[in-house]
Amino acid sequence: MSSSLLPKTVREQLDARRRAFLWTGEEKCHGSQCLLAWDTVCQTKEHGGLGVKNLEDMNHCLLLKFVHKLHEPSSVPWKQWFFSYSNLLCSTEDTFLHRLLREELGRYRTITHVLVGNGKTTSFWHDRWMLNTTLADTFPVLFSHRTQPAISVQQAVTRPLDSQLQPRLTRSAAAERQVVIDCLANVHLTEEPDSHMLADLKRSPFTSSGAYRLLRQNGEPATDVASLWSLRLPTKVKFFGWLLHHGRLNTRDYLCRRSIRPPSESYCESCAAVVETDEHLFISCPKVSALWNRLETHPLSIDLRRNARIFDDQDSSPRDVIRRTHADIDKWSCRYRPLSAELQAWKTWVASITVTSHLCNSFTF
DNA sequence: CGTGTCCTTACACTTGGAGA
DNA sequence: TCTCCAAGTGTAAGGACACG
Repeated sequence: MSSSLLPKTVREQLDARRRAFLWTGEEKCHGSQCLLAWDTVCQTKEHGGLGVKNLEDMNHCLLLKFVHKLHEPSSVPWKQWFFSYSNLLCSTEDTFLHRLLREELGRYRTITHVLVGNGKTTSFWHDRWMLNTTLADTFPVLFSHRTQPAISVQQAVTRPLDSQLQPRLTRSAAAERQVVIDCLANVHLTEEPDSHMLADLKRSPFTSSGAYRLLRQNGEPATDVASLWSLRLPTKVKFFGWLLHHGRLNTRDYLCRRSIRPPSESYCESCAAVVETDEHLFISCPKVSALWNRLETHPLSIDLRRNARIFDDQDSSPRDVIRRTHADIDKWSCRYRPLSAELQAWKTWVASITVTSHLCNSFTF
């Protein structure tokens, strides 16, 4: 993946294997077994996904390292060979490196910002160097009047701007030209090479992982689900919460909406004529909320008991739920040793409730 | 209904043979 | 050695379909 772009069919076959492993643990899985679309799974955790790497984007980011190395000041032999008969900003040769550069340069420019030194490796029109956008995007009318397809900042600054434009400009192009000339008056080149940094807030050095992060940043982060992953809970519980956030737990309401169960079976086991939604199952159902308030146990235990009731026809008393929670605390205490004191206190409290609470005898799940 | 799989079709590219 | 052509191969897109 760091040397060539994988064919789409290969990527799809790899994704099919990864998808099947996630949802079934098998080599193949059916669409109906996938609770959430793979695109959503591949979103970052900040954007509501699982943070599984998108192979195509990762492939591009690894290849972008080649493009970045071409922009770096070093004299490795393959770069000397490349520059011996080619221009970084305008290559027409048909070798692997040239094709790679042509295909990836646009993507590279969208995620980098240039700290201009001598201006030699910075595209005047297409790199982001003076503003947060490219000059081609900011001054589209003037850009349409350029005479050379690709010039560096060094070429643009050391020569009159008019020599790189068509002789007759429209009124709006002339206005844009004046703004650009005013901006260029403040540009001073140095002897230092240009620095191509990632276009994030920190202007951090280019890395494949940083490039991937920028490429996958689509829209506003979903702060509610993102905070789920920072909780100190077993991954299994966080995964459960993630499914709950996306409304993909197999509640009766959800199964009914997908026509897996008839509408007559969409009601709560305990509450007559109330549809069993996520919200009802974990919050508003009187029996669940009573247990939830008294016990402060986690919804996964409740859901496991409920599934056992519905799918395996096994009844569970609140005492069973509490016992289950008690056992979970033991499992978690190994994983979270720094919190062992707090977990031990919780375990003691849960045990006391098992003995004393009248709640345990008041109903069954 | 939402999801992934499978099949078909069209297109581009590669390979190998024939002939000039 | 070069050009042309046919067959084979790979790729991508779209739609029908299966499944729970």
